Amino acid sequence: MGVNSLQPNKQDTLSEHVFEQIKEDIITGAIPQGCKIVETDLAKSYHISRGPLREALHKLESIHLVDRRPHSGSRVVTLDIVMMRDVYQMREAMEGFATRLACVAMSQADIDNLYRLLEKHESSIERSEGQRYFQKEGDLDFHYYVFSKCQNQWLIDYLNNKLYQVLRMCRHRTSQIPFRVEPALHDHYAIVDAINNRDPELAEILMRRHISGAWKVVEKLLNQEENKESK
Amino acid sequence: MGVNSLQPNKQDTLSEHVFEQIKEDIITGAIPQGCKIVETDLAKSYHISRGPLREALHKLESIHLVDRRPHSGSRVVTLDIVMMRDVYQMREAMEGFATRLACVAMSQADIDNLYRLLEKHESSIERSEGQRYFQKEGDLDFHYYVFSKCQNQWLIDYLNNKLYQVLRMCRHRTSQIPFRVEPALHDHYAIVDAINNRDPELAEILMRRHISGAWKVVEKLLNQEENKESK
DNA sequence: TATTTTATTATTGTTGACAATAAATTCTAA
DNA sequence: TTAGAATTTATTGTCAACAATAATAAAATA
Repeated sequence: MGVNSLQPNKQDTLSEHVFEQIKEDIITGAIPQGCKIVETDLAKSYHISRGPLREALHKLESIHLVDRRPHSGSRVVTLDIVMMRDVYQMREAMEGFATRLACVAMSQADIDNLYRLLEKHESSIERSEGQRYFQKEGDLDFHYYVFSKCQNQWLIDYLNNKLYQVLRMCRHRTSQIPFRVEPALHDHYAIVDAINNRDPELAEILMRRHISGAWKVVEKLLNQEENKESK
Repeated sequence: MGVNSLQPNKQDTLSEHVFEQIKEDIITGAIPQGCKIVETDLAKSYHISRGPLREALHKLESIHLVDRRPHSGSRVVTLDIVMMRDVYQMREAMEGFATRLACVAMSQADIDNLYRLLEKHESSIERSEGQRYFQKEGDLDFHYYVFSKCQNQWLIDYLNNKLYQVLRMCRHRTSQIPFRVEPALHDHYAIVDAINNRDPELAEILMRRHISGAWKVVEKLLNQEENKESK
């Protein structure tokens, strides 16, 4: 089960398709941050007319990937430290709450699946086969699995389609940070244990700490970067 | 200070303008829930062409006020009990967290303002001048003021532009429920006290309870309605 | 020379026509 | 008469031209 199994990926219409495409290009950095977007040019480069492109841009705006100002134009968003803090805070609040809900809603089979998922991660670490990329994917798999069981469609939608898209972008920006797998795995086990004990409060708190801990690591690096630049 | 002071209300472009207009028409019920939307007709009735209308519809979709399916069309959303539960849960999580953040970020002057706001509400209740409508507006004023101080732009944006719009729609649907002002005011004082004591954890918990309490009242009424219909 | 004003250009906002798809209707066969 | 196929109609998706606005360059004045 891949990490993107939650996205139905309709792409039925041209506008949808190009939206997905531009989204990926922004997240991966193919279109750099802060880049000015000229509708005519972009439409040409994706081989569509401006109509669908504008619709795609509107959707991209709604997930905070581009800024648009009327009559003036749009540019790709710039991930400064404030914005990333905002995102991680949102994630802490929303995913914490989702974990609380999931803890109540999950079936025993779901919980068993979670344990199996973690065991798989564990063994892949031991075999040290997982390079950083796959380790991060594994991390995402865990988080997706948990919040997808919260039974709140709004929450799932927000985490899946907005927060995690920007989060992927953050990870591209901070890919230099070595991803510490073992501590993450330890956190994950603690969270699943709390869920297994049907302790929603604890599950929420542990998820929150797990995320705010991740933020502290990122924040430290960003601050170092900033100092380097300013001196 | 009115309740809508947070919305800049640009409306510079035609699409923006008609978006605001349709939004209000949906929220107030002028366009009924579940109503099928035909782009041609709607464009005619708002005296614009389909281009800007489609952009407005996309924006309305992004705040969950209309559902659209490719090639098939769009309809106004229907507020069933599940959706309203989702919204109140979201609100509980996000506004609780916003209160926690605001508790740290607020200046003493902000807190004083909050107390003054509550006193104003209190005196307007004593003079029993406030009819239900104004009491609810007062309630909104309080909530807006608190979360607007959380210093997280994502959080403010989501609460202000998405959740509270749908919430206004919920209130239209449940306007029959007598709004109990005194208990609400009591809750509000407790929350501000916690903020004044710089106790973020408590402030968050109290805000959460305040909101989940409101939901329980609404839920009860909705269930009664449902039973009435089914028998 | 610096600065404001005016003209030019580039870019976005809007429109109506056309193409592609889905919904509704009619027709045909059992 | 009814179920399914074929046809028509209605509606959405897409495009390219036009209008309005903002950004830029040129000209004129102090």
